[in-house]
Amino acid sequence: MKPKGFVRRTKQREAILQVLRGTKSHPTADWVYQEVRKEMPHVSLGTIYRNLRTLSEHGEIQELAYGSHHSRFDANSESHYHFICDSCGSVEDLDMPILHELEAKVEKLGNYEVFNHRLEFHGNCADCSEKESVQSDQH
Amino acid sequence: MKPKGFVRRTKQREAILQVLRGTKSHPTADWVYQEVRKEMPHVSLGTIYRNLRTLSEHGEIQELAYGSHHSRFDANSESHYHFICDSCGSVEDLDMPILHELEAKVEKLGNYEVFNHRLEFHGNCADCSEKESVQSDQH
DNA sequence: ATAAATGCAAAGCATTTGCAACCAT
DNA sequence: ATGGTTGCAAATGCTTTGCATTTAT
Repeated sequence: MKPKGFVRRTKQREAILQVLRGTKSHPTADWVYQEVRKEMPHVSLGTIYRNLRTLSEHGEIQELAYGSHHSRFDANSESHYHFICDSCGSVEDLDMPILHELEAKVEKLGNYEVFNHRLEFHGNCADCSEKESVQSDQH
Repeated sequence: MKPKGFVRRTKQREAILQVLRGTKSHPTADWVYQEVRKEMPHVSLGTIYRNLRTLSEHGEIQELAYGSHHSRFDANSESHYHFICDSCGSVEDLDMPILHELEAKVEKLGNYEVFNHRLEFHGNCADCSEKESVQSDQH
């Protein structure tokens, strides 16, 4: 029996992977689209998006989410770290010291001027990890 | 002479700040909108967005950008950190070890299950910091 | 043969913006 | 009086999706 959610090897998907592997520039979906289009003029942007999603869900590539499609706002403007629950989406402040020394370390890695950094932890919050353990009890 | 970009104190802006200061939940713009609307039914969503931006530009609040309004993709699916140039938007991989021990630290802070973390550094890349120093030479 | 993947175009949705009226300074 | 700010509505821009068709297995 074939596994459900089997992933086919299509020329569009191969082309996308090849474009991505051929650059160090962490491109946007649209840039990938333009590149793939050079070899495959009829490829559609929808296909690019669908494949980028599939590939990152399968751990073959990594998505770096930027921008602000659903920003959240924090009245505490002091620098601090956050915990994000991947299950329910809640965001909590973390009471831990800022690792200023990391910025100096990064500046030594290259010719960077580092102004600040963002550190956030992902996982399950107290509520959600409790719910999951209850669910597995019910088996 | 009044400073350019002077920020007025309007009742809309005050209401937004008050809503934000009255919660620990890191709300979305729309949640803020719904809350402010309870006291000020004619406030517009545009005003909420404009003020949230102004306030965070002035360092009174903090914006936490989530989602994927312009995602970037990385063929390197191994966990690694990034440097983002705030001036030109370029993204570079950083060659530094993953700080796994931080996740254990966070788990001790509360009842969290931490699966992974995201750490990125912001500043000026080599090119952009060079351009800026050239500009200031021209004064 | 079958279900995954595609191209195309339309829809979704958070966010931004143009503009005339308004109001804090 | 001045120009920052507002409400309203239309627009923007990245991303997603419905559907008929194609294609990898």
